[in-house]
Parts: sequence; C-alpha cells; structure tokens
Amino acid sequence: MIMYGGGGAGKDGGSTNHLSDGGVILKKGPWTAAEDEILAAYVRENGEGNWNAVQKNTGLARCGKSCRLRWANHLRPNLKKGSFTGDEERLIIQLHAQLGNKWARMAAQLPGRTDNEIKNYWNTRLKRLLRQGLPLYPPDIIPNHQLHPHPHHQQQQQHNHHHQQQQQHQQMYFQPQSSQRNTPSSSPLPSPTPANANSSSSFTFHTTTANLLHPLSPHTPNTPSQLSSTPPPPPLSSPLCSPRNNQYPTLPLFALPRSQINNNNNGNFTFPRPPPLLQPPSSLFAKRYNNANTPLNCINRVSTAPFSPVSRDSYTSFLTLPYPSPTAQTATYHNTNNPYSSSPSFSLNPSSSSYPTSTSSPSFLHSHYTPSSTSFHTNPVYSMKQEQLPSNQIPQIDGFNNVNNFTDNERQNHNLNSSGAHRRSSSCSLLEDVFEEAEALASGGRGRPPKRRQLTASPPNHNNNTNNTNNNDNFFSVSFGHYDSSDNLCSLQDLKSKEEESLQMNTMQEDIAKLLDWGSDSGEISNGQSSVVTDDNLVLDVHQLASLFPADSTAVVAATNDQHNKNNNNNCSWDDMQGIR
DNA sequence: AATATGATCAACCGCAAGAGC
DNA sequence: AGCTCTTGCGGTTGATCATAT
Repeated sequence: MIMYGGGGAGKDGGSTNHLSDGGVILKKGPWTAAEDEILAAYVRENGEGNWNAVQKNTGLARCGKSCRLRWANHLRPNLKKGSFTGDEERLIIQLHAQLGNKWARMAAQLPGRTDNEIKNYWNTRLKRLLRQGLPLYPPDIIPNHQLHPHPHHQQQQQHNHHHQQQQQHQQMYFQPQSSQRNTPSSSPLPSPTPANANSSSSFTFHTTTANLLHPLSPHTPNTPSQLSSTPPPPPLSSPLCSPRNNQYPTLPLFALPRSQINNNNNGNFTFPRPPPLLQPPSSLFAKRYNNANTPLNCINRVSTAPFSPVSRDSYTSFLTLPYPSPTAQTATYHNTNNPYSSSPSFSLNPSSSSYPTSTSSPSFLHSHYTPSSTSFHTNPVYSMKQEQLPSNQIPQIDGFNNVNNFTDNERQNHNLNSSGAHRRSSSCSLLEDVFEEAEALASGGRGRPPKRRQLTASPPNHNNNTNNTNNNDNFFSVSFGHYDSSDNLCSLQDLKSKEEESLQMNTMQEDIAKLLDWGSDSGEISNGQSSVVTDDNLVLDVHQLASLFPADSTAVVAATNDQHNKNNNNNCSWDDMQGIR
C-alpha cells in the first residue's frame, strides 16, 4: 500500500510517528498539501465520519483523530479564515462568561469558526489579561454562578496554582463551575461549566454597581466576600445621559430606580423594555481591517474609545445584549437574593431545554437568527449527522446579526486583510483600552491621551461635524485626532499610579458621558487610516442612537427606516419589536 | 544584526460519552 | 451489563512569526 505523507514533511522533524493497528506507521505533525487533498477527496466522496477508515481506505498515514481534526479545523467548507471580528470577539466574551471553556459550544455560535480558534483566541487573551492583572470580563457581565459559588468549584479553586491576583479576578468576574468531568489541568482556567450548562435554559447576567468601578479601583471589591459586605451604591443614572446635553431622557438601562426594582415581591420583574441592541458601528471594525500595515494597529480600534475598558466593554456588552425577538423568551431582570438586591440583574432565557446545538442557541445571542432561514448544503455527500457536523456550522450571513451583520465592504476588507498582520489586531481589547483610559485620565481628565507609539495619526478633525457620516464611528471610537505627537508609552507602573489618581472618574456613567461628549466634538477617528463608512453602518448607527433616545429619535428613525430596511433587514428599531409597543 | 520575548497557530494527547455488539 | 470502537471535547505543547530591545 502506498503510504502518503509518511515521514515526508520537512517540518515534521520533531514529531514521532506511531503504528496503527495494521502496523502502518502513522505520521504526526503538520499536514502537507498532498495529505490535505487526499483527505478532502475522501470526505467529498464518503462524507464525514468513520475517520479511522480514512487511513485504511486511502493509505493516508494519519490516524482517524488527526484526520477528523484536520478536516474540522482546516478543510471543511465554510470555514472563516482570519482574525476575529470585533463582534465575534465580543460574542466570545459573552459566551465564555456563560459557558466557560466550552469551546465547541462557543464555536457553534460562531459560524465558520472552530473551537480551536476560539480556544486559542481566548487563551491568548486570558494570558494577556492575567499578566496585566485585568479582569477577564467586563464588570457588567457576571455569570450567575459566580454570585452563588459552587462548593465544588471553590474547592477546585483552592488547587489553582495561579497567583493570587489571578484568583481574585477569577473570583471577581468568573466563577465557573464544572458539572462535567473535572480532570486536573494546568490550564489557565479550570474547566468551567455553568451550573446547568447541559440543560442550560436560563442564564443571568448580574449587573452590579460595584462592578461598574474600574477594575483597578481600590473601591472595586476583589473577592466575593468583599462584594457581599459592601453594599453597592444606589444605581447610577443612565450613563447615556450626556453632561453636556441633557435634553435626552435618562435611559435606565440596567440601573433602574429602586422603586422599579423592588416592586416585585419575588424579586423578579420583567423589564418593560428590553435593553437596546446596539452594536458598535461595524465600520469601526472595518477600519481596523484597513490597518493592515500599521504596527499595533489593534490600538486603532481599541484605543479609540475614550473611556475605560471596563466601561467600554460594559457598554458594548450590554449593547450587544439582545432584545427579545418576537419569538424569543422574555428577557427578565431578576432581583436575586444576593447582596446586590438593589441592583438589577439581567436574566436571559436563551432556550428552553437543550442549549448546545446551533438550532437551539440562545436567542439573545442572535435574536435575529432563524435557523430555518438558512439552508446551506455544502455537499450532498456529507450525510452524516448533518446538523451536528462542524461543517454545517455555516455562516448565517443573513440572520446572525451579531456576527455577520456586515456590509460587503467590511466583509471584503476582512477577507482582504484576514491574515498575517491582522492577527495581532484581533486580540487587542481590554488591555489597550486600559492604557488608553489611563492616558486619557492622566492627561487631566480631558481625555486627550498622548498618541500611542507607532500610531499613525491623521490631522485632527475638530469640525464638530455631528452629521458627518464618519460619526458612526464616533459612537465608540473617537478622538484619536486629539492625540498629540508625543511618542511616549506609559509604563504599567505609571499607568497604575495614574489610574489611582483618577479613580474618582471611573464610573460607567462618566465614561459614557465622555463618550457622548467626545463623540460630539472629536470628529472622526484619526488613526491615519481611511475610514470605511457604509450606508449600512450609518443607518445602523442612527438606529442605535435612536434606540437610546426613543423620545427624541422618532423622526430620525423614520428618516432612516426606509433605507435601513433596504440595507439591513436584520436590525430593527425598538418600535419594530413586539412587546414594547 | 542578533537576541529575547510575546503572540499565534496547528496539532497532539487524554479523557469521556455514546453507539453498537 | 460490559466491552470495544468511534467521536468529540478540552488542555497542552511546540513551531513559527512578529515585535521589541
């Protein structure tokens, strides 16, 4: 029998081969193009599954597991290549807050992405954040089980050999539970599973005022005990209430008045209006993809937010929180019996029973996602377990709003720049935001941090062109044009000391206020890169803003609805939604 | 230019669950 | 019920590349 690939690859020098049952030396290490072709041809002909037969039938000197992995991660159709989009990153964070290290489930929510990709991304992010002593999650996303620690996990945490700071952050923002196997692991994180992951039906995001503080704030409790012993201050007024322009009504968002919170004996109440679905302008991320040649180009994205990473992520987190689709379960705020009873929590009931499959995915993750709307068959030959096969985790381009609601330009940009230099950009998130905010705060509260190293700045735009089409970018990313040309990069120590000096400012309210303030006078991002602004983005962002201020935005929405509906059928305004009329 | 460090990716491993007998 | 096989999942590791020093 001809053995393909056996001992052939030059890059495979270090790998050790082993014998299959038939005495065939099976190759390990990187796959060659020839091997790929053999495997792909086999799967095209025979479908997925029965991987051990590949070696027997094709002579491919690879074990079944290796074949399956290679197919699933590299060869199967519809795989997305390239870095994660901003939406995908946020979704990963949300999903990880929910599911823990359930990469396969997360991958099921990210069409075209593999569990391995997600795992790699998360571990990279995790490593980076832990090294910087930053929390893993935006403070407004606290899995329910964190507030009710599972004894088993507490025990598991005692065995965690990571440093105390890491433990603190895990306790602070992530208290995973493992209801499944618990094998000892040296993973940065224990293998967490939400308490009811397998039968997952309800998941609660707890929004605690305490966690609206900056992670570096000494006011931020580090342990659950601290949390429980420190009653949170009264709920903040809306962070969307601009200090400059108070004409807009305060939107309660998660911070509802006590009277609203406590008016239900059972501690739960149904949120009268769901939180707005607000995505950061997708053009923001398209812009990122235009920065292929910019070192540290990630900064161009993440640094553009003039507010803290906590707030930014807090913001984006709930912005991407779902509103209930007409068919979705009711989003309910639970005033749980926890020390934060004064603070509402946001409970979402993603699905009724079995969570994991793509067809029963949480509605809140993609409330527009209608599996039935997608019929995509890559190859009729692939007959095995069609619904569960990784290759059927196809992009839900039309329906998967949070992830795939991009314009053609953005997709194109993504595709064009989906390799190489963009890898770095994909993983920049919280940390860089911390730097940015620190710099902003250190600059005197005016939020005009010095330009980051290697940042290519374009001339600032101070035209206050509020109806500039680029202002859709300002929704989150503004003020890079304010950066001066200094070439300093704060050290972490400097950063922290500066953070301490400006703790007073670190509230979500102020951050968002800054956001609005900045957004109004900062013009476009000045990162030296051309902006990509599409009609989709503009319309979407108008809707996003409009949904924040519904009383003032009817006209705006009306003016844009037509085009919006033409361009983007997957987003709706508040008024389009059932249950809020 | 050389080296160190960090980030990313691909692939492997062990374990567990499920199916079939 | 127990065994074997297959598959899938999560953790880990090594190679490679990019960037910083």
